[in-house]
Amino acid sequence: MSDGRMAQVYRGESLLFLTDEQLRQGIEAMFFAYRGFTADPDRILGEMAYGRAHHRAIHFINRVSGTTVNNLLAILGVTKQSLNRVLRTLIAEGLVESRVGTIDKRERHLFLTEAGHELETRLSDAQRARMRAAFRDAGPEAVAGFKQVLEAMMDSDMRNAYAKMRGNTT
Amino acid sequence: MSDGRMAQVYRGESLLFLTDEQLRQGIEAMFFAYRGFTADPDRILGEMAYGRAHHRAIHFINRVSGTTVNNLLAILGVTKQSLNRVLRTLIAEGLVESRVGTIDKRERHLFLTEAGHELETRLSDAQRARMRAAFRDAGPEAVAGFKQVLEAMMDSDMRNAYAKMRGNTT
DNA sequence: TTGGAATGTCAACAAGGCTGACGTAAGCTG
DNA sequence: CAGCTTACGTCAGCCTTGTTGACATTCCAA
Repeated sequence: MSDGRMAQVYRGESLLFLTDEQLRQGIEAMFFAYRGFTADPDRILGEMAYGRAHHRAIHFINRVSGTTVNNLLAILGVTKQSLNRVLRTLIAEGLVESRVGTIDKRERHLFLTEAGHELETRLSDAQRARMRAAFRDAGPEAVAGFKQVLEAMMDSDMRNAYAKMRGNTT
Repeated sequence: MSDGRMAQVYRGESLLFLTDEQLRQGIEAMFFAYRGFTADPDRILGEMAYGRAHHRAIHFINRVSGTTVNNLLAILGVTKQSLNRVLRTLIAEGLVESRVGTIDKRERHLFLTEAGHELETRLSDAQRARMRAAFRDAGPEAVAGFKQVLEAMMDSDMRNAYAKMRGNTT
């Protein structure tokens, strides 16, 4: 696997981007950029008793309003115990509402309350501001490439979840 | 900050990528892609008693061989206590060597041992394989855009660290 | 020589992952 | 109806990885 180190370089300019050196740059760019990506919401959350896990839950409850716990579990890719701890505090503090399902009463459907929406807005405004600046600086073509590469980096199940997210505005 | 929601959309096609909807997609793509990004090394590390923090330390000790602890601290962006715990186990298990500085004896310079290099190779091979597949699928122009957006998303200090990383092959 | 920088270590703590086990309510199926 | 399965919650315990605070050591530099 560590082969092909230099092999591709000489096949032409068009394959320069597959050099191990280029790949390493991509890896490190991902590492540093992800820190920037989470920095602003983290700062806001740090002021309260919440963490990144709460942000993720709030984000996707907002995105897929009325989602069941099981569905949220699948999106977030954590265990129900882990999610439950976060959900419990969010419900207790009145940011999330859990309604028993009408068709299937075993299910709980999750919604943001008014307070929940407020926090969600604060968090995504901060995160979007940085993303917007980055998008603006890089330009539309770069943004298209950005999304293409990210999508290609996902597992098939993540890609499914992401695809679902893309269509759904409910 | 939550303004401008729809404002830009109507200014023309060229600003479509700055829609809140587009930004949200970018945010979610980042979230899912980062999971994919770390999935393969995490799987390898899970077999051993190591975690993602060990991977990061090993990666950058390999990249900036002979780095001081302080410098590594700045790159990783964690506290010295947090890093120290990780370094201690890596040194104890013979993956990293810590040499007292010759010029400034207060400094410790960090190097990978033979065993350290082996693990580093296993980990980056796995991570590079996915990155390579993503790069190949997306093509060179997308890759250029990918890097542009990521770089624009960093803080200035991260960007400095990343820039240093880009030049240095030592 | 003294202050400060670089490093390390101990202790305590919290967030947020994980597994395993168990309970309850509700739906489904033979 | 009886019994299995599903959805959800919860308790207990463990791990990694981050944090602060306090303190010791070593050594450079003014």
